[in-house]
Parts: sequence; C-alpha cells; structure tokens
Amino acid sequence: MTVPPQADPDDGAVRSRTIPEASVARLALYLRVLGELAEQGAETVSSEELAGVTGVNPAKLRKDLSYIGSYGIRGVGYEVSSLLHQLERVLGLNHRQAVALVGVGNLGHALAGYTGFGGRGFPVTALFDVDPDLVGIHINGILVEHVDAIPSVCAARGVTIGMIATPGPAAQGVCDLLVESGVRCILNFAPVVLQVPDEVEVRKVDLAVELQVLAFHVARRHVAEHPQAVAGGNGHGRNGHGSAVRTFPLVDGASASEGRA
Amino acid sequence: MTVPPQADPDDGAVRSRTIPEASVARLALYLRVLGELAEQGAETVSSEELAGVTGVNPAKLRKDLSYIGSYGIRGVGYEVSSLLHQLERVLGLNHRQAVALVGVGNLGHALAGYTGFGGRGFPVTALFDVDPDLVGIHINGILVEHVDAIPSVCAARGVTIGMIATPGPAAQGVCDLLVESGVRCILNFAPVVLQVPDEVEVRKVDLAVELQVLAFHVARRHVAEHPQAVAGGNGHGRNGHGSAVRTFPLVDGASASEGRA
DNA sequence: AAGTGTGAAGTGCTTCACAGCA
DNA sequence: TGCTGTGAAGCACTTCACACTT
Repeated sequence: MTVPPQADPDDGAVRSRTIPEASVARLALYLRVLGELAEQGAETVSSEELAGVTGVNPAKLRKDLSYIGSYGIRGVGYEVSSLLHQLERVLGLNHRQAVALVGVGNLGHALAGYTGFGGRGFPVTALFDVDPDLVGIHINGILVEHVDAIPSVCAARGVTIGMIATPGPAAQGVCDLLVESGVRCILNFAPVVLQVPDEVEVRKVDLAVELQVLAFHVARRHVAEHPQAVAGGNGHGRNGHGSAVRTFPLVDGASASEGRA
Repeated sequence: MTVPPQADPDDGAVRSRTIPEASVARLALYLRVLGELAEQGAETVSSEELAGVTGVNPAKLRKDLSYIGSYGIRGVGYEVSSLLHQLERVLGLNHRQAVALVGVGNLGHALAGYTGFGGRGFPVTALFDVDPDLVGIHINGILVEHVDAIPSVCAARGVTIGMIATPGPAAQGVCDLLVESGVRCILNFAPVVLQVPDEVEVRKVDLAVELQVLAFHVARRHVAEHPQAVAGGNGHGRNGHGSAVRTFPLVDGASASEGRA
C-alpha cells in the first residue's frame, strides 16, 4: 500500500490497525532513544542505527515502525523529529496521563520521587497510603492521602493510570478501589496476581521473579562451565538484548530419558 | 517418556533439558504461590487450583511443570512441598545468590531496603555508589562502598547477581565493572540498553516503558468507548493475566488503506 | 546506491484434547 | 473417576529476502 506520509489530525479521522503487544513495548524504547538522538541534534536515523542502539534486529524495528505507518524515507532513513512525534501520538503521550500511586512505603516512596516519570509525561498526581504516619506528609510536593480517598481523588484529578506499591496482602483491595474509581490501567509492584475485570489492563513488575529468573541463569551458567553430562545445545549468540525467544538447558538433578516422549 | 519421580541428588548426576524462557518466569511465580499455599497448610494442589491463583491457563501450567519433570500425581494433583522443592532446585535457589546493588540513590535506596529479596534467598551483599555523601553510610546494615571497589568486593563476596540502579549515563560503565568482576547476571533498572558480552544475561526493568505501554492502552480504551471509525476486531477477554499473546487496535490519526499491501 | 516496507518462511509459545496412571 | 502429562494443532512473533522508492 505505501501510504504517502501525511500530517496527523491528531485526533481527527481516527483509524485503527493492529499492533503486536511485543511491538508496543519496543516502540516505547525507540521513543526514548529517539529523544536522546534529537537532543544530540540528529535529523535522521536509519533502521540499522536505531537498531544498534536499542539492541533490536533492524528488520524487526522496521516492521514495528511499519505498524504505525510509513514514516520512513527510502534510501535515507527516518526523520527523527517526525518519528518522535508519531510515536508519542501512538503511545498516547500527547494527552498527559495523571498517575496515582498507592503505597508510599519503601518502594513507593522511591517511585514517588522518581523523576523519570513526570519528566516524560507521567506526572504523579496523587499519593495514597493507610499508615497514619505517612498520611498527611508531602512527598515531592504531593500530599499523601488516605486510601479511603482514592475514589473521590482519582475522579477529581482524572487519574488514568494507577501504580500499586503496597505490601502484597493489601494490593487486591487497593486494586478494587482503583478500578471502582474508573482507573483502567494499573502497574502492579506488589507480589500478587491481581484479579480485575476484562476491561482493566494490568502490567506487573515483579522484582522477586526477576531475580529468580536470573538465579536460574546463574545455575545454568554454572553447568555450562562444568559440562558434565550436559546434552542440550543452543549455541546462540547476540549481545544480551535482542530478546530473541530462546530456550535454556535445565540443570536437572533427576529424571531421565531425554528424547521427546 | 514419563520418568518415575525420584529423589534428586541435588547436584549429583546433572542432566540437562530445555525450558522456554517464558516458562522460567512463570515457574518463579508458581514458586511464590506454592510457598503461600504451604504456609496455609495445603498438602496438594491441582493444576486448576494453582492456575486459578496465578492467572495462568491450566494446560500451560502443567506443561511448564512438565519441563522440570513429572512430579504430579494423576488423579490427585501436585504435592505442595515436593513441588516447592523441585522449583527451588530448578531456579537455583538452593544455592544462595549474593546480590550487589550499584546506585543507592532514590530507587536504589528503596531496593536496598526491600525485604522481599533477602527473605527469599537473595541477600543484598554489597552496595556501591559514587556520591561521597552516600559512600560510607550503612543501609540495612550494609556499608555503601565506592564504585571503584566493585571488582575486589564482588570477587571477595562471591557476588553472582548485580543490580544497576544508577542514572542512565553511569549504567554502562558500572555494567562493565560488574562484568569484569565476574558477574554474569544483571538486573538493570537504568533507562539504557546495556552492551554486554554474549555470556552475560541482562534483564531490564524499565519503568518508563511500562508506563508508556499503559498509556497506549489508555488511548486504546478511549477509542473503544468512542467507537467512531474503528475497524479492528479482537473481542478477546480474560482477566488481565493469562498473558495470552494479543494484538491491539491502534488509534491512528493518519495513513490510509488498511488491507495488507 | 542506499534503505524502507513487507510477503513469506521460520520458530517457539499457547492451547486443545485425550491417553494413561493413581 | 479425576487429574496429570503431552502430541498435535493453532497462533503470534521474529527473521529473511527483496521489490520498490528516493
């Protein structure tokens, strides 16, 4: 098809396509790197350059970008500022997203003060906790309010994204409050699986799981350095990014017969 | 094949299989939930029960577990304590993993105090920073040392996992130091793509990307509620977990002709 | 000549459905 | 009978290769 690149009505004739979820996450990555390139004064980038910096396969990058339209110039590359603009639009960053953070304990406090958010279009707009010692204080100029106030405050401030950084046992209750308040997208740091209605999108950041996956790899490497009865063979390569889907030999202390079954 | 379940020599006759990376992450999740079930006194669980709590498809769960061996009992389910033990072994949690954390600023300070780590076999063993105001202080009883000391300290304490929570520009340098010190698994919170040798495993937790993906969904939902010229149709469902691979209609303000090309 | 956009092939994860064991 | 373990089918993402544009 190859549609002529055209100015975007921003919210005018809304059309719809389809983007693989995996691509959406990478688009966000491209956006950040493009921002850095723009600051350095770059005017265009090729898929190969951008792929190099982001650790993504160039073909995959081009395909990702093709999902949002044809904004590249053949023989040249992509115009940085233009692509930046398109990515921001697709990722919904032209509307400011008000973020509410529930749980300002250890981790939550750090998140509340994390400048990487507000600086990039995600102002933390409301803070909540149940601890009487925390309710009433200010963090980064934001008042910490009681969890009971979630419905009213979220509605009043138009919160669109909720972050949960409470202890595990409190998370589901908080989640229910957020959903009840109309929040449809939630970032969950608590170590529990939240139950939510279909229309609510939950993303989870699970530090314990991350470490355990790494521990698995430590064990795997340990075997790789002491190849005893190891069989499996995936001599891949790449430099730690790429996120090519892989499988890993498992250090197994039991069971037998390896072939399929 | 169906191998008779047998006691594990723990490190004896080491064998190797293959586990999809996606499964490894879920195994860690099962492990945590099983721990909770064990505390509640449960002796067995069926794949359906465990699947319900973890938000995973029962068949997928069984397949995940089958990768580590046949530890279930047909007609009954899985013995909680036994399965727990197997998961810990596979995930390398029977050897304690010493963790080093670099960057004890905003986020790093919270991570250093995060009890979810040490409690589950990941004692934070070393802290590093470059800020003279931080070097020398203690956090949770751990001395913050200068980044220059990474090689010696990591070697001395047998650090196997490194966490990077520095500002973006410092991350690559810190990463190089860790790798040089023999650390082969890194959890990166800095908003940069680390360049590492093939043998180093990097996992990235990117808060900005998480929020941007959610922002994308906010925009998507906005359209769903105002179905104007929307075309795409994925009337899926599920409750926010499941992690079934999906695609999403894109709110597009430009370009035309939708069919392929 | 250079680099994008993309059909088609490749690969791996997910889900189904059922044989088989307790 | 109930539930696990798994072959096979389904599906989505990744990668290749090249037509096409500038």
